[in-house]
Amino acid sequence: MDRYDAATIEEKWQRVWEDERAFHVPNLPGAARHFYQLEMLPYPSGTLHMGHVLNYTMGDVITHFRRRNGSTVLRPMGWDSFGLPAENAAIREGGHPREIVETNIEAIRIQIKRLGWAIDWEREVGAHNPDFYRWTQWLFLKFFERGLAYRKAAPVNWCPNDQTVVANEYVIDGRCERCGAQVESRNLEQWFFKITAYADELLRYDLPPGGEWPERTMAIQRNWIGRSEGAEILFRVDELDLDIPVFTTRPDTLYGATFFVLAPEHPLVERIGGDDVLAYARQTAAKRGEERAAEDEKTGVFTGQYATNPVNGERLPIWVADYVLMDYGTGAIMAVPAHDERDRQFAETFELPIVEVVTEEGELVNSGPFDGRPANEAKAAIVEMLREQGLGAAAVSYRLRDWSFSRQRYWGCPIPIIHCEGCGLVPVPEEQLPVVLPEVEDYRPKGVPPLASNLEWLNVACPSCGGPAKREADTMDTFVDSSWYFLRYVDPHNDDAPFDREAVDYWLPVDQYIGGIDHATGHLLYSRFFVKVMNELGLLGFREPFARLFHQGWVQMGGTKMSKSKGNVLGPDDLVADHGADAVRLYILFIGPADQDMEWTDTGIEGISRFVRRLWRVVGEVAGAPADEAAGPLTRKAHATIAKVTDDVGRRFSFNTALSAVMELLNELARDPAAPGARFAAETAVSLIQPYAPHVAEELWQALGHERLWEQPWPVVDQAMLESETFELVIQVNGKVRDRFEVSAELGEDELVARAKASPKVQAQLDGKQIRQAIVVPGKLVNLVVG
RNA sequence: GCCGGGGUGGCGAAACUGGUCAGACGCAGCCGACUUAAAAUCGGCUGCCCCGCAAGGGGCAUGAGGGUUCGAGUCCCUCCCCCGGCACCA
Repeated sequence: MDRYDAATIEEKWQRVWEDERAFHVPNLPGAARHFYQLEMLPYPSGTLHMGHVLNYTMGDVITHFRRRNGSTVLRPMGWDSFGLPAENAAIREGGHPREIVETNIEAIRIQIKRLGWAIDWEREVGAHNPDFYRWTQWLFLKFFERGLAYRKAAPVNWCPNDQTVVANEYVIDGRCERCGAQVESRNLEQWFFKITAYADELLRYDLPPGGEWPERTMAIQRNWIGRSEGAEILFRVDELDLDIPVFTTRPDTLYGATFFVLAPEHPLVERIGGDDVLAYARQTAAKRGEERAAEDEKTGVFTGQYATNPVNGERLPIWVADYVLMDYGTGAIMAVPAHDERDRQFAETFELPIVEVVTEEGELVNSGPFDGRPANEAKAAIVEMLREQGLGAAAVSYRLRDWSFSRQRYWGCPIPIIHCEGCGLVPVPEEQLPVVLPEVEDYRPKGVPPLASNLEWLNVACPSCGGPAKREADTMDTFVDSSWYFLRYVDPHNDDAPFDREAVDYWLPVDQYIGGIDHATGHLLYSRFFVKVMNELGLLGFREPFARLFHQGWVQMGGTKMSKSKGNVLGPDDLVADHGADAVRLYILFIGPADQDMEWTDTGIEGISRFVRRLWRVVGEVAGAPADEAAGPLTRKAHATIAKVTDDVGRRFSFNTALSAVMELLNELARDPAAPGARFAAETAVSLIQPYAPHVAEELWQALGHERLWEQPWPVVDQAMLESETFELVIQVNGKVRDRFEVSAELGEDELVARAKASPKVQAQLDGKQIRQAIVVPGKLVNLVVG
């Protein structure tokens, strides 16, 4: 055979697959078994790096594996092309975001095709295309009708660099996830999705049979949602004829409340406090949350007013203090310094009384009729007592906030709303969709929405009264686009609806989703929320978008995560040119377990290149020899490898060990390429490596006299070949291996023990001692217990 | 502090339900073959310590310490360290 030439082989087969539309599937194929394989779509803000290569190669292996195991596989690709990453890239490079994005898409498409991934290109979608965002707008209107998209003034995160609001989910350690600038808190009127209404729903995972999410992802979402059970209790301020509600998780400590605290932002501060209190509250409220938390000493002022403890009538002084937050619970607390660390600190600073009400044994004291009762039991009893008096009730509080999704930026999906002075917020009529993103003179961020600068676009007649009105000029967060893109893939050219329900119910939930864990509290939560709402709208028949989820690890270089700022971002282009796409694909999956961070090394890929050339040479040699049908040890090894690879790829997602197994098979074949069973071993190695290295596999398959490996059924294990007539019996004495030898698989337990005892090495160990017990593990070992 | 995930050779890692002297496969390293030479390729060695000229033999090793078991990297308890999420959240 000729020398191995990756570029020629790879180009040849890529052309065949493209000409044949090899990986295209119909919307409703009517196949008995089908599989939706999806990886998170890329932002076209640059080109692909090795993290993408890992992600999509993994998806590719699963795609080929499932196809060859008899499933019709949907495996699409698209572009998360709206939003800040693309827009910022455009600002950096100069030019219109659309041009930059489309140039990048073209470059990425070339990279993808060069890597030979099995994608149905007829389903390509891009968030910035009007025929996609028309339906993003349509979905927004459905949410709006249901009150699930609404406007309110609220403290939101403002990124001073990107000049826009940023969602809580994408503020990391107080910084904008996109640009790293410290975000500010601003009270602005913004659009929100009412994701909090689904907090409990989102804590449940209604996965279909076989569905599974990583524990750590569910834990992150759980922490983010932050559900706590407790009670809401009313505290009366007689002098002002007020009842102030308080949320607590510890109603059992109610008798230990010695003071009462309002958050500085609490609306009642104005009514309760004097000028000095108001001044303190204003000053404190102006500080950012983190700044406030970072201060060691708690600060506060007494208002001069008292609230009544509903269980014992005690008058509790009302304070305003920085450690109570307005945006959790009710913004007011009962302070129990004996049983709350923060309240204790505050009480010590301001010399307020501390009353213990729960003993170390967990029994109530100083608690009137509840003395002596276990705390967890008293919790319910006290809430019940308050409920009867109309002074409290069981309540649940969440950490999750509504999703703010309006952005004061250009490059996003326009929000199809018209502001009319008379009619208020008027939806753009469905038949007028899409509201096309208008051209503007200058799209750079200035803190006011750039769309507002195009007056011709902005000023419209109100669809309701016909009077003068203005369009909404904010655009949508790009995470709105990615909350439903996986549904559009199923029916991407539909002009009458976002998708056909039958097609969506056929393919979804996505069988296998692959992407970074960094989206655990963002995209992955938003998508679940969207699907639940769409289910209630009757648009689809399931409650969870993704049945199985897998997070790839980070590809690192020099011990650190690749990032643009560190200048260690490695792309596939040079590597593909030097080693071929197959070698790059093989190596990225061979470095280590795919869900673990991995260190890229140049010597590593050279090792894999050696393996590919060795495969080429050895299989070529076998292909050149006359075919033999004889079976031998190689046949047995080949079947063992089929079993191992099938399990590793299909069940365990252990791509590195599956590849090791094929290497072992090749090593054994290389030792004697003329041995009985060599041809079967060669065919098996090629067939099993095909999902990883489809080009060289296809070429070798042809050399072996066959055709169209990508359509061939996955190899089947002959169980009989795995069973052996003999096995190596291990003999242990007190758990330590002392001897081993081949024995017949037919032998009974007594006979195995007898052979063990007869071993001279065992005899030497016995040294006259008694054999007290013999443990036999059939087919494996005998352990003699002596003493 | 609470919640989750981890800790195995020089390196990336195997060992899947407790059972084959723990370390497959690969990288790096060392020795050798082929070659005028190099590359490529092929063969061998490669956890640590001790005894032995050698063949071989013995002991110790999976973050630390206990425990369960005939047998523990794997199960249980305590602790240490690393990574991630939440955090004045009442």
